Amino acid sequence: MKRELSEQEQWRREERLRLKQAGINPYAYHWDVTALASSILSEFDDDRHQPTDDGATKQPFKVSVAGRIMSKRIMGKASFFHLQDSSGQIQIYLRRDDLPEGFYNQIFKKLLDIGDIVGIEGFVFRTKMGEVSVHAQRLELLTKSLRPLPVVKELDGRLYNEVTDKEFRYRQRYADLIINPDVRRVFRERAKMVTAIRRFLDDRGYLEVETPALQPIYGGAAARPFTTHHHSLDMQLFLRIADELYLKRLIVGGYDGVYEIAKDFRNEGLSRYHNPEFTMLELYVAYKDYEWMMELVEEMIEGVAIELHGSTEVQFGDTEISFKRPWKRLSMLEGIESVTGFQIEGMSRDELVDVCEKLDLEIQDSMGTGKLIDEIFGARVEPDLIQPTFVTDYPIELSPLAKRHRDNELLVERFEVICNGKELCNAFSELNDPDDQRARFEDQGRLKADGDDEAMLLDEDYLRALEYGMPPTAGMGMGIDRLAMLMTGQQSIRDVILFPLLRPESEGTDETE
RNA sequence: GAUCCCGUAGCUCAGGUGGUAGAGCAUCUGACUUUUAAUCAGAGGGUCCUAGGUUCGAGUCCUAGCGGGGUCACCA
Repeated sequence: MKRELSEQEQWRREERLRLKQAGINPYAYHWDVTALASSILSEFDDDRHQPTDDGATKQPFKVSVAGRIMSKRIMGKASFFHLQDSSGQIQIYLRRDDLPEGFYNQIFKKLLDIGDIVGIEGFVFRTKMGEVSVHAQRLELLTKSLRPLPVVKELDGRLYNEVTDKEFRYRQRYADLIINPDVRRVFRERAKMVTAIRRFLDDRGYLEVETPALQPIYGGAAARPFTTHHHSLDMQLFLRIADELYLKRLIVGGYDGVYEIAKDFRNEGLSRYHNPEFTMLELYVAYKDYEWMMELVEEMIEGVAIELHGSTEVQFGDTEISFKRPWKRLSMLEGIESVTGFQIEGMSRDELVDVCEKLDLEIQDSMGTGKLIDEIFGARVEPDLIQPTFVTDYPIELSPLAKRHRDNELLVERFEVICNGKELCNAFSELNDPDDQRARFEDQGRLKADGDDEAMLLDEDYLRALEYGMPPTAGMGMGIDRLAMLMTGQQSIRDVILFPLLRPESEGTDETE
């Protein structure tokens, strides 16, 4: 089944044929690049490089560049176009008489288009209009583009015919990246951010490890998993929802600090803040507790902000977020009291239900005291926490893997970092008493039996590991995508994931070639 | 899952109360040897998301569906 080609696509195929007939391979093998657009712009020096009227130069600035033709301005026997490479754009100046006989009129003007990838050799100069450009002495087609590229024009920083169709941008990210420099910036910054985090952790001697993504028992978070099947073992497997239980096995094994930056998979709805596969950093450090972990997290994220922005202050939409240490700390119960006025510590379930009703919150019969407290906090307190804030000391029912609070047995030693009203980080002093852990798993089992499909499974092997003895340990998980949103100023998680999940395209459109 | 908005040329979009489609850019032909949203003259290009329905007649109205976006729910 063939898609019908548009007029422009037919033209481009025709041009490709004519190029072949002229002895030009529309898919060349290589090109030696000696300069990037951005380096040419920064290194050009008018005094040394600019030719005088008679063509002489103190020191010719010869370059060989390669990239995509992004515009074309033909003016008779001379032309200008912009070439885009990985670093940006540079203008190319082309004259008929500088090129082999017939090349300019027959090949360049007729058979090359916006979107084609070419190699250019020439010298750098500044035009009358003041733009640093490459005066081409040789031009070679490297790849013919058969599909017309949306043409985005720009004047004084304003974009014209900008492609705003999100569906186009997400489905054809390759085209989005070509035409939208800001998208390229976002993913560069994301990579830089991850590199900075990795270096921070490596410098402290923590070991980067890899743990299974295919797990016979999923664990480490409360979420619905994706299920799959291994044929030769005839075994049901789950895609991991977290790395936690494997990483803590490694602390049992004797490493002092381990971390993993990996994809987790959760079978949940999609939103600006949720993609079914997302990237998580998890870190576990022996002999430490959650207080210590708070300091590490602030230091790490403050460092990332400085590395990316040269400042602890980061603009996000209309608000400025300050990652400057130390961050505000607020216990969950304090937060609820200060916002709602209710002092809920020690309240029975019925009393909490009463509070929820007074606060006009929707609740379900299945919610226990922990869930009710979480509901109040999530609805009334969390959305207003814009600046990064450590929310500490959660109800024990919500945290089956966290250690009981040293001063209050109804709570656990746990914190979340809330920033811009969203969870960014979750951490605790890790529960390492295998009997307590078993009891917590069993509580989860009861929730599961009552229909909570996010309750955790009992993991016997993990309990076996704890029985060997796990040192006191601080653990932390951080959503890399959400941090990337904050650090790059994106309002949707889809704008920091190169290929976000979308429904398949309907039949008959496009990819059925 | 609920609800609202959107889906017209390769791209961005316009098409009051229904009369089988327009602009700019891109494309094609021509002019132009320092232009830059290049300019000038001419030309071609559309299953108006899909399927039904109402109507003499539907891009426009109705129903259902598909896809995208927003909000809510879900999501420790």
